[in-house]
Amino acid sequence: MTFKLKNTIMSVSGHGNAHKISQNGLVVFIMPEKNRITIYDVAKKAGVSRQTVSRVLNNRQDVSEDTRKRIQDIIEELNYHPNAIAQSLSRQKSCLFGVVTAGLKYIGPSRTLSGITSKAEELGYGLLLKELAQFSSNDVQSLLHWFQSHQVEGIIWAIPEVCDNHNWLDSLLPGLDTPILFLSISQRDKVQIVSVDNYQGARAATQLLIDQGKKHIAHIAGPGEWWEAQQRRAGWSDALSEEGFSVEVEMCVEGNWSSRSGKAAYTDLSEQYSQMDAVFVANDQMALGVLQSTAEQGLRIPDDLMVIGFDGIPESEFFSPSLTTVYQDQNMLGSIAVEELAKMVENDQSKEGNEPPTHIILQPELILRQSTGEYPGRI
Amino acid sequence: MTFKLKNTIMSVSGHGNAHKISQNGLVVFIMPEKNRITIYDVAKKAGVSRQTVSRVLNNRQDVSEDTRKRIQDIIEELNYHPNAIAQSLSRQKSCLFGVVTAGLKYIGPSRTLSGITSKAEELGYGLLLKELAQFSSNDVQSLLHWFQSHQVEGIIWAIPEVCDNHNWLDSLLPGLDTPILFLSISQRDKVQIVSVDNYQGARAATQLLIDQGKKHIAHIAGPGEWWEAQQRRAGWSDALSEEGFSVEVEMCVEGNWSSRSGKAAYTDLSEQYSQMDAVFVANDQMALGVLQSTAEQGLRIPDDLMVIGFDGIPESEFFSPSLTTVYQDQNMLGSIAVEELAKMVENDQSKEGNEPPTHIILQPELILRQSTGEYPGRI
DNA sequence: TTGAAAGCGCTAACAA
DNA sequence: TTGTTAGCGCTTTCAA
Repeated sequence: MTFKLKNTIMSVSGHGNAHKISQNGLVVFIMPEKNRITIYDVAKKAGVSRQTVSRVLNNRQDVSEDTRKRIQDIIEELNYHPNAIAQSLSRQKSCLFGVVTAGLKYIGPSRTLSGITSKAEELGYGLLLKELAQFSSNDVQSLLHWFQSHQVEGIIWAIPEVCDNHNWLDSLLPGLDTPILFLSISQRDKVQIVSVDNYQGARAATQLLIDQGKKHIAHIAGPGEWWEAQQRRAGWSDALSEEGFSVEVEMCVEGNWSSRSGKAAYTDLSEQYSQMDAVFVANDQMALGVLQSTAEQGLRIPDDLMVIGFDGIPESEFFSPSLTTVYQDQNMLGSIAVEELAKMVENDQSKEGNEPPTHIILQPELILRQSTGEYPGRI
Repeated sequence: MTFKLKNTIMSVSGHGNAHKISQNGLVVFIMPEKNRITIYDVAKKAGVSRQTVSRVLNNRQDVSEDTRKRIQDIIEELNYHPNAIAQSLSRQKSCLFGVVTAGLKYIGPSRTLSGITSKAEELGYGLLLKELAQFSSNDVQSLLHWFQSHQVEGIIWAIPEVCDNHNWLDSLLPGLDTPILFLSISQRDKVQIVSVDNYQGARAATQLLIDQGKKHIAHIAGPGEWWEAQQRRAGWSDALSEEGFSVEVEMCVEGNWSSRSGKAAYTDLSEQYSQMDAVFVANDQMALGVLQSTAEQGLRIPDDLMVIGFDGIPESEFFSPSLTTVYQDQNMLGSIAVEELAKMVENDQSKEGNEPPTHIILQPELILRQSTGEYPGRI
């Protein structure tokens, strides 16, 4: 039962989305495009004003129990659900966070995202997600504008620091009135950061190899442009130096985080640093490449070579041999990020004495397995 | 320079968010909470009406070049960006898709999500993301309502079919007026689905083992409640039967997708099915567990035991030995899902002869590596 | 080519 | 306790 009169339909009532009247006075009923019930429909059916319905929706106390009950029943009956878009516009508040990530196909970023989603759910925030195709975006500005135009209450920038891909911070941040929090980037003033202590993790790993009596400890690093890779390399280097070992260029080769690059890096190392008796690898995937290579050569691990990875992916326990690694809780990273951002939002609203930004640094944990000896466990 | 007069502030102009006047006539300036520029500010500054600005924003042709240029300059100057929330409300169109996922900490779901984000970006859709804590939600209804209230134009339900966690489809789908598309679930009427051919993938893997001359081909299955696990198991079972092998219960053990469970399953198998000379494992992680176990036992692969995995995670190439596996392109899965959903949305708007739902099935690809012999490559 | 008026669905402020 | 009015920031008629 749908009528259509070309160009002669005129709205007669601002609401009640099923009634229309044609210009010549003929009343026509048009079925609503989408039968979305509005607050007006509820009000009409209950014989009250939209305000009263709104009060019920928002659990206000200034509604008589009778009315409340009646309206609630009608809401139920009509299966009415308030339009969140309209609420956002009216309340000037969206209950949405924006999240920028990259490299979701890798295990790290997706674990972090998982921590973000669960904590956001817990705190009642929805999530608007953007994934960058590369780690550095050529158009940060329009991304920020997109989030702002969608009225997000806060932004989590979950992009690792690579080269100068965070340099926009200096120019763009001052003009940004939306709270924003960064993951896994280097210390900066006036910026809220949550990160993992890559440096200490790397130091602990290297120290373990030293303590195990190894004298020629190599490093397979992540890409030199990555801040996290730099930190891990520095941890390795400093631990060696402080124990009186000299650190030479041939003791370190860079990979690109992939197993293939790890394998290639190991091949290079075994040529250029043949005394090597241990290697600290900047992530577990690359360490897997090392293990494949040593298996092919028939090297015994840990006797001929000790290996330590970084990240603590679940699979590392089932490598052959099982891999000692520096575990970082990336899920927790995301979870804490949301908590902190929520605090920032609240602080921002009660405009008094804005708390200074903090830098939260999570400590990773060394997991001992076969690739460094016979004493599995955690330090 | 912020003044506050308790309860005496009254708005005098509907817009221009910095000017207010107190009831006693005293003019007071209040700094805007957030200095969001509105279309009104642009219009005022340009000396035109808001509509004209709106026309420029929407690239309408009925604006004189002069006016357009002037307004564009002012937009630039004021750094104005339209409020997407207000646009959504007014246009009754959000350009947003809702995505439901689960198990983001696993590599599969996050690869799919990555495919979704990139295609959505390409097609101009934003993404509202929800991750379920478990694979079956106790409250699908309110999740759908949440998406609807946020006016998403379509929904991607990227949750694997486990037990009867999609049974709500029958009761809830008829009342849902938002296009929705499902990933990786079994064939159903009136439902748009994109999935991978797990059955054929498993058949191909099993057939390869048969072709290699293996006579005792076991299976480590995924959890029996998972549809995908059932399909892979059926493919294994059917391939064997059709080649004249009998399929006995002791030839198959279930795991829970984790490496640990894979290792345990392999232990069980080697006890209860000692003739076993090959095993098809339902995912690569579990296969990794098998490889660790065989390494510990000193079994030679592929001579003593051939192993095939499923998924084709990047690491599988660097297992020891490298793992033959059934590769499924989960990124593509997500990407196609978005494409299809976008089509559904367009079809839905031009309300004529709604296309019937289709079921798109992607074919996986067998990748040959050391764990099944000496001939690496792809089939 | 432009502007006025009404409306998207809701809430806040006020009056009754 | 309830209703009225005016907004949130934008778009869509329609009239000028």
